[in-house]
Amino acid sequence: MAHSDTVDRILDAAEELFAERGFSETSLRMITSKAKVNLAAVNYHFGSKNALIHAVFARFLTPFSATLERAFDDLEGRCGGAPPTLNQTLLALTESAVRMPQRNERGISIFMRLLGLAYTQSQGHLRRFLEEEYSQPFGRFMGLLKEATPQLSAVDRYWRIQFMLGATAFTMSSSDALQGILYNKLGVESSVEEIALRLVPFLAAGMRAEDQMVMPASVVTSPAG
Amino acid sequence: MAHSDTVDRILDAAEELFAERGFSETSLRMITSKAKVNLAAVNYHFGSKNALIHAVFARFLTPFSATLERAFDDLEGRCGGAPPTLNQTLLALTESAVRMPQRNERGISIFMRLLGLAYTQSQGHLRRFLEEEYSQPFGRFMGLLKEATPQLSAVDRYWRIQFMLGATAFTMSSSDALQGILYNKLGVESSVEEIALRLVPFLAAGMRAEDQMVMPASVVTSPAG
DNA sequence: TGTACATCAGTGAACGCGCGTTCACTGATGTAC
DNA sequence: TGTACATCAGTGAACGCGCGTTCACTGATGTAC
Repeated sequence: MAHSDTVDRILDAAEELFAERGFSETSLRMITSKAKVNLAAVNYHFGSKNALIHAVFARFLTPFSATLERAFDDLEGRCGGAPPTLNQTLLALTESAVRMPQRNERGISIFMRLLGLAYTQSQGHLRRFLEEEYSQPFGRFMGLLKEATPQLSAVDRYWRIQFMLGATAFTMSSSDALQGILYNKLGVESSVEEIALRLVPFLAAGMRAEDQMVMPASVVTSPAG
Repeated sequence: MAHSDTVDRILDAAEELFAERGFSETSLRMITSKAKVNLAAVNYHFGSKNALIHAVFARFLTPFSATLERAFDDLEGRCGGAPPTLNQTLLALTESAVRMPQRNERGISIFMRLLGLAYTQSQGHLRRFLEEEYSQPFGRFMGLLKEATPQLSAVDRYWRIQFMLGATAFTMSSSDALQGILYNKLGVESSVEEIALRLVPFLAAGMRAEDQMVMPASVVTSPAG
């Protein structure tokens, strides 16, 4: 898979179309006609549609995970041995995402949307690919979260991390649509950067919530099974 | 579309397969063979695959929205004029979902998963259908949220509601997988009811977060475009 | 009570279509001697 | 410098397949007279 103009044009077109429509709703014919490239070129350069999906993710995730590792190194250096706080950890992640060098002004929105799709549309092969390739920075982020929330039980922490991932993945993967709705309703313009920074206090507060669950008797005593 | 055994069998099979695999990854041949029914029966009874998707949603959303309206009536009655609190509002929603009479023990998980898919896979026709049919209870829920969070600006409230919906839709739509991962990691069994009740304090704390956004200068001054 | 007709759930087979993939081929460039 | 061969990006056309949908048909039940 040596680099040629054709390879980049295919990756650019695929990235945009996947972000707009999802993976299975985007055909190779759409991609190659947008890229102004022969239909057979995808299989020639990448081997299969699934391999093209992996290549699209690798192109932005590989530099992103390097940026993120550096941000975590930097944060741990600044904290000098003490564990970084929850807000610091979340901000390091957010800033890394927002500051990633982008190919164009829509880059960050596409990047976020693809991450969201990876989580919600994951088709087995993609989940496996991402786990194999990027478990290192992901595991490090999880470790930092654990150190930043020592008051939580492992089970509480697990579920709250899922809630955080969900809020982020969902909002970011629909960010264009949600910005449009907000503009129609309130006439307010917004940016992906702004959404990302609004997420941080929301997520941090959720992680720190002290409320005990109120378990209504009806729920405890009447499981459906 | 008069009711016959065939109609119910198709709806049961479609509901389960949609929840497992999503809409476009589930073919009519899968549905009709699982339902032990002729392929042409779907188009005979429902008219099209899209109309079948609508019927699957209507079958559980119509009774759910009735239950929800009653729960809100009840809550407003108990509060006697004062606006219900955020926790009360979220609990009314959660309890309505959890207490919905289910066809079988997996019912609630399927119900949640379909709601999550409706949000994340929405294909235009489904979004339009849901907006037309169920805007009333949805709008009422939004109104209650507004009264319960008078301290938030309209823009803050808008984004935080999206974060809540995202955390809920995402977690619920992957609840089976997430419960499995938790069991493998920590040996802990869990239920959809429990997840739903863990969500409430997380979301309520996020909605109430007072932190101001920390806008790093680098982000404010270096938009990509 | 008997006959003719209408209605309707359900069926088997085929339709056309778009899909990812494959294959034989071209033409430009590089390399060996 | 010239010739023969190898490599490789790219192409045009076709492949087989599974998809949603359609259509002519069956057979049971209900209704009118």
